[in-house]
Amino acid sequence: MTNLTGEIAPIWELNPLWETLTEEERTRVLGKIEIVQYTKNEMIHFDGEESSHMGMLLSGKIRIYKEGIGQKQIIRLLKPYDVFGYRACIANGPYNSNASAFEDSVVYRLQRDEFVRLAKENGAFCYGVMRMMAQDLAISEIRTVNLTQKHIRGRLAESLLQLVHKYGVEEDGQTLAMLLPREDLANMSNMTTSNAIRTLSQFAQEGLVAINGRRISILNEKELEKISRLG
Amino acid sequence: MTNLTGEIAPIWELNPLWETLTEEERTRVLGKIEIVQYTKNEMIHFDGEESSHMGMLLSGKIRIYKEGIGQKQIIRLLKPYDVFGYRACIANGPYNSNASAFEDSVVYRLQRDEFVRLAKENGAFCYGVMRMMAQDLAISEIRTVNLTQKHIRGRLAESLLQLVHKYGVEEDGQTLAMLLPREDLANMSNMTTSNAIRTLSQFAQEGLVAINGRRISILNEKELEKISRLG
DNA sequence: TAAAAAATATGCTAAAAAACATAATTTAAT
DNA sequence: ATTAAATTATGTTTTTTAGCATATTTTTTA
Repeated sequence: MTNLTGEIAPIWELNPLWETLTEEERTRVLGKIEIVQYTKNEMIHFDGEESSHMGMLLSGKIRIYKEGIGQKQIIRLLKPYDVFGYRACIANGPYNSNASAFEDSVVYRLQRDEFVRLAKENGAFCYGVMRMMAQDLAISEIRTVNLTQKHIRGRLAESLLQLVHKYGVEEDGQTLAMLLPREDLANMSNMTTSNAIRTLSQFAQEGLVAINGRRISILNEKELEKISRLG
Repeated sequence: MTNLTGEIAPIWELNPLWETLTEEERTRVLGKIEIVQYTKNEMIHFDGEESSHMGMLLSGKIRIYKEGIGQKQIIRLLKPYDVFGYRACIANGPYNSNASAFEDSVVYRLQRDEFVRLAKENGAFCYGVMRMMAQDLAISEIRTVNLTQKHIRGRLAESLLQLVHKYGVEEDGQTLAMLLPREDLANMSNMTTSNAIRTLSQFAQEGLVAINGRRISILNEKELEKISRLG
């Protein structure tokens, strides 16, 4: 972790979360934000550790995950301008998951007390944070059902589609813009790494995807959606 | 569903959520609350249906669940004074789960617009709702890992312990105060009904619990905790 | 109260997924 | 560039869980 110095970009142009801040709050917050850089695979925060900051990803990619019984469970992946760690700040307690940099990443972070102060003094901001949390809660509950009730193929298909929607595809219109190791794909999909490898191979044999090392191309999105839907 | 008439109890004495309401808001809300009664197994709201009210359970028990692939997934069980449906109201969208009365139940309910108005006009109330949601989100994420990574015995043990903590035990200090059909126990624990029956029998044979029809007594909580912890 | 329906108990079989093993390939480090 | 380490690929075995069948018990309904 390295602290960087420099101009802070106007965050309200990057994520609508900050739009409700008053002029005064904007000035104050800009003065409080720290720029922090993390290198590939560096830990950002730990499950159980008392929350100190909420963060907004500026560049790079981050994984949020929990350690299960011998296996990690990726809860969500972040792309630039996504925020994280805000739930723990609001709960005024520990983080309930780990965060680590998937690749070299730059984060704007804001101390917990500052964030909480905004939520307490600015009703519109508070309401916005709450709506975001309502969204996250809905996603989490849907996710639980997906991960527990779908079979391996359905879970993997769903993860692939999530990656398409989260990070998009390259110019060819089908190659995932996110080069994810099979282990992470497994940790997203609640399966062992070998099963992620095996099942992805099967998808390739069936012509649903094309594999070129870590580069995965989605050839038949419709069929993957069907596999995901039917479990 | 039956609408009842009568006095509304001062809700701020029943759940601290309402403590932050001003005198004016208290009067207004009391005038807006409806008393509704549901009979055993009656549906209260449906997944996907546009949210119209948030509710607070007055008496009885309620299950919140999602329909999975051929199997239900109980997300949480409610006891008196628990609130529900508030997430969908805040998101200003559909409920993302079903709610049904586990036994005859009485609910105080408040229209979505009224609830949202409170959250928008009263910052302290908004902050309280948000903290509750932060709690629910943490629980949901922990739950996902538990349900996906623990084995059957671990999941069942955990559900039993949850029931102890949620509804407590009878005077003998060990019989669950909640008489839950095996099917619901299965739906809480992400397993088939036969596996819930079978595994519970095993626990009985091992002396961890005693079964008397639907009455389940916890004989060795320590060991159940161990089974739950180790998966 | 009797009959029907639902829930529970238990055994057996089939399917799904994990665990293990080993080789090939790719990536990272020296 | 070469070696070492990590990742990916694929096959086999074992464990776990679901699915099905049937008997018994309990609960509900007429």
